[in-house]
Amino acid sequence: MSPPAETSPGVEGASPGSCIVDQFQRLATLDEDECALLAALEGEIQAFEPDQVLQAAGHEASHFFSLQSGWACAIRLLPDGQRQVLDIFLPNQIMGLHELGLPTAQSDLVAITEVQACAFARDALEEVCRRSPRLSELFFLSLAGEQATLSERIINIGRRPASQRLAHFLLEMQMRQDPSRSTIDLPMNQSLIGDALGLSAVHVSRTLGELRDRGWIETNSKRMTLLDRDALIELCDFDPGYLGTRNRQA
Amino acid sequence: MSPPAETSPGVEGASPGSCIVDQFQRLATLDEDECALLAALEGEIQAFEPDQVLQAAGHEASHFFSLQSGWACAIRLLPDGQRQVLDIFLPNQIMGLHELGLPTAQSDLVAITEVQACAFARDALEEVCRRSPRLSELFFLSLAGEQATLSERIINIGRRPASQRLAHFLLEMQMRQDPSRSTIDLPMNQSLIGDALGLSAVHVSRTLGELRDRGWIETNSKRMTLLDRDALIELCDFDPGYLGTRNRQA
DNA sequence: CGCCATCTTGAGGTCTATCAATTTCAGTGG
DNA sequence: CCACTGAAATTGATAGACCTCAAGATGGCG
Repeated sequence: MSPPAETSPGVEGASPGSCIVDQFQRLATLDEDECALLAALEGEIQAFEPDQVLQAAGHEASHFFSLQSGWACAIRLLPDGQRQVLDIFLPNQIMGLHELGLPTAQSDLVAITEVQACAFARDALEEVCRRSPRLSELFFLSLAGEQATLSERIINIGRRPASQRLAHFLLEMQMRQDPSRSTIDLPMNQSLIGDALGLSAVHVSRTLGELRDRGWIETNSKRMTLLDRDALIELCDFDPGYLGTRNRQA
Repeated sequence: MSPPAETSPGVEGASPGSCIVDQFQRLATLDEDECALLAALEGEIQAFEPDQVLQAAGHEASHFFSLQSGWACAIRLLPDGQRQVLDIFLPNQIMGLHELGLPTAQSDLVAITEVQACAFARDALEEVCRRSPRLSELFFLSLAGEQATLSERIINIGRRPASQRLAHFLLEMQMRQDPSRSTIDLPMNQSLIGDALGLSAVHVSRTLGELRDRGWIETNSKRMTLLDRDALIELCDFDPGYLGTRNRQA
């Protein structure tokens, strides 16, 4: 998507800038040693097609990933065929940390769009903890940030009607992409959005239509424009505080 | 509740055994230095009444807690008066880790029963990371375990009808207390259970009545017996894999 | 014994799911 | 450039789950 970021000029010839370093630079400033340590543990960039599974549920979670480009999600399939999207990952985020503590992964990591990602062996985390207390704290904070998103999703699904759920979801996606732009990428079909919000695809369509009729949003195929952000914020009582450092800073 | 655990005999005269040490001993075996480091950072035991707030939303989360006895929960109040319980904490668990990464806490930590808890300053985490890579990894795993519970709750609320939600909730509580006993403590009124599962108190009453009529559970005031555990498991397709090390081992 | 919180039960209404038919749209090949 | 195609989105009708309001029963506790 974006041209190679110029964060770590010439750290290694192999990779065009380590994406996990980018991610962590948003949380705090890293010194050279820390950048090098992270970059060394990072595997090669792998490419995935839409719907391709990066890591399947049911096995031990042997890796976690840093997402270089594209969107991905953690998703859980229920025996009756229903699905629930647990979390959505945008470029420059770390995925799969939450499964490391369990003997077997509970959810699938699936590419939504075409994806480029770097795999880290589970042991890399241990290695980092041993070599850099600071980085281990940043991993901790990254996980805590993901957890805040999950908590907010619980509130959304548990206590808000469909229109508020959608408004909240769209606002979160805007904040996590670029708070200053009203048009956002949204490479998810309505079925997947429904699986993220605990709604049926049909009801997502109806509710988006309602927001569109009120003139608050405009929908394109893989893109969406928030025409009246204030109205959406008031509708669902949106408070971006939970996003912490997960959004691109304001 | 339980008599003083005899895990670390005579580590300190002051406290009758550090509860955070107990918690971590379940994840891994700690050596003397690690026990001492943890115990040193632990504050004095504080007592709280039911409904008392240990840490309020809106301020910076300056502390996290280890729960020595009693039940507590993380809860979020919505402007329209609705509530959502995000997580429930049982004795020997760590609470509030998830708020440490955010500038302001998003949820209240509230005592459900009478509670004894030890506070840790936020800096204690940093201190631990610096002094013991092993402990910092255990903190990480503790947070990951909490996150797995949250993920399962999202599935529960997002994709399961009320009877399955309740069955799943009761089975989780049983596993987290003592998988070998069919009678469990449940010091929550139906209103609070509803707030944890995204249901109204009235509907909780009806659905519990339904499970009772089928002969699958028996309800007392602050206690509940799972008469037909297999039926409940089949009803909600319960898989305890997500609990990891959070339950008292089988 | 009486009080208050909690639980139960009934009736009616709202929200959301499901099923099914139709339309839109991007992509493909003629 | 246009017809074809399959996925996605829209729309209507119906059914079911759950909520709300409200009244009554239960039960612990002073």
